[in-house]
Amino acid sequence: MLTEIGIIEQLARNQLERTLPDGLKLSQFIVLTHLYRLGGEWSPLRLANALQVTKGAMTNTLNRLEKRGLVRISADPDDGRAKLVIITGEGRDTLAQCLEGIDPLLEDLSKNVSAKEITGIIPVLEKIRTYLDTHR
Amino acid sequence: MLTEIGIIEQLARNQLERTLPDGLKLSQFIVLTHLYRLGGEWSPLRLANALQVTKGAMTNTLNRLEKRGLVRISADPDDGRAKLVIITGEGRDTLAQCLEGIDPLLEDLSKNVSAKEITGIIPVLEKIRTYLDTHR
DNA sequence: CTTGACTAGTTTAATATTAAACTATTATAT
DNA sequence: ATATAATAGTTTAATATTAAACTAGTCAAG
Repeated sequence: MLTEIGIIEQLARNQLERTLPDGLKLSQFIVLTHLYRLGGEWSPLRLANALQVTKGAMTNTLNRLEKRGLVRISADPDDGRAKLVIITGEGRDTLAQCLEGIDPLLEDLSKNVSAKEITGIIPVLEKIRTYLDTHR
Repeated sequence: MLTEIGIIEQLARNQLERTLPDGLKLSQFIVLTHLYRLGGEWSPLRLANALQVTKGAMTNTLNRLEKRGLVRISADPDDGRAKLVIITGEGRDTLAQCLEGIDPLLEDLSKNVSAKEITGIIPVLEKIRTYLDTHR
C-alpha cells in the first residue's frame, strides 16, 4: 500500500510540476497553497513542520518565493528569533494561475475515478497521516 | 487529496528510512523490493520506468546496490546495449532484515487503522495510479 | 550493405534536500 | 541575576535527482 502511495506521489508530482509556470517548483507551489488555504502568518518552522521538510529546505523555498514576490517575510515582533511569512496578492494570483493549469488534470481524473471513491478514501488517508504524524 | 498523499509519502519515507540498515537509501530498498517481489531479470530502463525515476538516477542506485553485493548486473546476451539486473542471495537477506525492521511499524499502524480500511482504499489507489500511469 | 533513426545506459551540470554545525535570541532554574 | 538549556533560522557539506548531452549498439528502408 505504501509502495502504491509512493508511486502515486511520484506520478502526480511529475505531472503537476509540468503544469506549473516557468520554474515554479512543486515545493514552492505547496507552500503557496498552504498559506492560501490556511491563511494568516506562519513562521518558517511551523511551515517546515506542517509540510514535512527540514528548516534548511524551507529557508531555501521561502527565499525563492520572496524573490518572486509571492510571499512577504517579516520579523516577528513578539520573538526576535522568529519570522512571519504571508502570501502576497501576487502570490494569490500566481496560485490561481497554477490551479487553472491543474484543473483539467483533475477533471480528467474524475472521469476515471468517481468523486465518491475519492471522498471515500480521504478519511482513511487522513487517519494514516495522523497516525504517522503522531508516532515519529 | 493529493496533498494528503504527498504528506503521507514523506512521513512514511522518513520513518522507513530510519529503520533501514546503515546507509541503505529508500531508493535502494525500493529497487530491492521490486526485484524480490516480481523476480527475474530486469533491465535498468525497465526498472527506471516501473519505479518512476530517470535512467540516470537508476544508474546511480544500481551501482550502489552492486557495490554492496545486493544485486548482480550482467550484460544482456541478446542486446549489446542493455544490461540485466537480478537480486542476489545477500540482497534477499538484507531485504528480509529491512522488512523485520519495518514490521513493528506496520503492526502499530494496524492498531490505528483497520485492515478493512486499508484493503478498502487499495483498489481506489490502484485506479488512481493506473490513471496517472496511462495519462502522462 | 549503408545510412539514418532509434534505443540503453552513462555522464555532466544544476538544483533540491538533508543532517549537522553555527548564530542569535528566549526561557528556565536556581 | 546569571548560567544553562532550548528554540528559530541560516549555512555548510554531502548526496540524490533531474534534464540534457553523449556513447555505443540496434533496427529499418532503400
